[in-house]
Amino acid sequence: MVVHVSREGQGLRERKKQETRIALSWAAIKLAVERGLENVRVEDIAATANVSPRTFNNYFSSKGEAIAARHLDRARLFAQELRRRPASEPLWEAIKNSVLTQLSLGQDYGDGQPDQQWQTGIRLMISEPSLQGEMLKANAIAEEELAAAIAERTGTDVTRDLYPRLVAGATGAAIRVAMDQWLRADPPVSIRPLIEEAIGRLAAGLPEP
Amino acid sequence: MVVHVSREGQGLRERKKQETRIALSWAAIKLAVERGLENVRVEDIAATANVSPRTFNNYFSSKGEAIAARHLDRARLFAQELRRRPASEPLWEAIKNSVLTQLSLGQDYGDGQPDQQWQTGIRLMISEPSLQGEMLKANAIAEEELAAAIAERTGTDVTRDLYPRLVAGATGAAIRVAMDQWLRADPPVSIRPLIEEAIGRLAAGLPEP
DNA sequence: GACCATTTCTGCGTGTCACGCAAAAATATG
DNA sequence: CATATTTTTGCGTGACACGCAGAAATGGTC
Repeated sequence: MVVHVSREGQGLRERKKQETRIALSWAAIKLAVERGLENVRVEDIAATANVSPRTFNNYFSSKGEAIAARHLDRARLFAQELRRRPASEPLWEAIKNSVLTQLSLGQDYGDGQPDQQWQTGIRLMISEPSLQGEMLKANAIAEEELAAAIAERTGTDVTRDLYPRLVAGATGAAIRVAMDQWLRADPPVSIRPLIEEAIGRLAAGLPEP
Repeated sequence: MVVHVSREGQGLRERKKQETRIALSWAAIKLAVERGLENVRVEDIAATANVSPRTFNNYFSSKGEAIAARHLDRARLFAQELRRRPASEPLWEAIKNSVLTQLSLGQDYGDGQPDQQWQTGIRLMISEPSLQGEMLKANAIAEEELAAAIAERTGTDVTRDLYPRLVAGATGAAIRVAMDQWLRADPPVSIRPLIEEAIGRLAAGLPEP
């Protein structure tokens, strides 16, 4: 039916690829949350995404990578968001706002509660040892992009100056610490104040309390 | 022959365990560096360490974990070293000195050049994707211990205050950034000034250059 | 020095997995 | 509609993680 529409992202081919990628990732998360990671075979994930088992490995080289993929996408958005902030904003202000914005965007993702599903996913990645590495790897990738964005913003050179990667690394650490605290809070708390505090302290130069 | 010597670590049993653990780890690194990771089977590693293949998995649950084990041990020393520093020393000073001290200790490890072998090992872990996750995992574990040490030193609470984990996370990031720069320096440079600069910037509150 | 409890090592079997390869299907281009 | 490119699929192979249970080694005791 379509003839030459194409350009709305990169053509139908690219779009379908992204769709299956996301479908596989969601399927992996869903099944892992339902049954527990060890009771999910690659075969099941592929079936849930209506794809052959072999195709799964064309997209991900392990179950863990598939599950972490959504987390990676989320983290990537953060760097993208930073590039969009006005240059007038002070760096740490921009960083903080980027994180918070990206958190809001994540709200209306799937079908279930806002970030209930997300929290469950994160918990899964933290509890299962085989997923921890994948999550850390995703964080590292996102941190690289973040460093590039920071370098661009501050007019520094990622390959020569330590500064952009230091800020990116510290920011990543701050986000991880805030999330960690958020996850272990027994009377559950909102994550935003935690993020604000963590990044605020960094911006203030980590003064001893 | 021995009767009741025992206490010099934790008894002969514990010592032999550590020995095989280290032997397995070294064997894994050595073989991986020589042949490339993909050409090393668990069987080979076990054979090199004079142990049955099944025993390998009693110590490590993957090739990658075995290789990262040395890195983990090294990183653990850092937190231990921090506990030893005099309480009079300012925190960042103590952190910097701990890293530098631990770097010096690492000098006289194996048989080859001082840290030539170490550098090779790190390169291996960074280049092989399947090892990156393991190294990050090791870093994360070391960071936890570091956070505990910092909390102890500053009289803060790891479970309630964000501070100790923020400092630990930022420090970990600084070390990673410094190492990264060290590895990619084409006319090779010494790592110490890089570490000093990275941690120095953190201590100064990450001022924009 | 012999004896028992505990811990560690080992061999075997099993289910899972990652990946190379080549044919088939889908999509793009002209 | 025809052809080129990319993606999906099926099949086969080698490697691996791990449970289980017996053998071996070690530590402490009489």
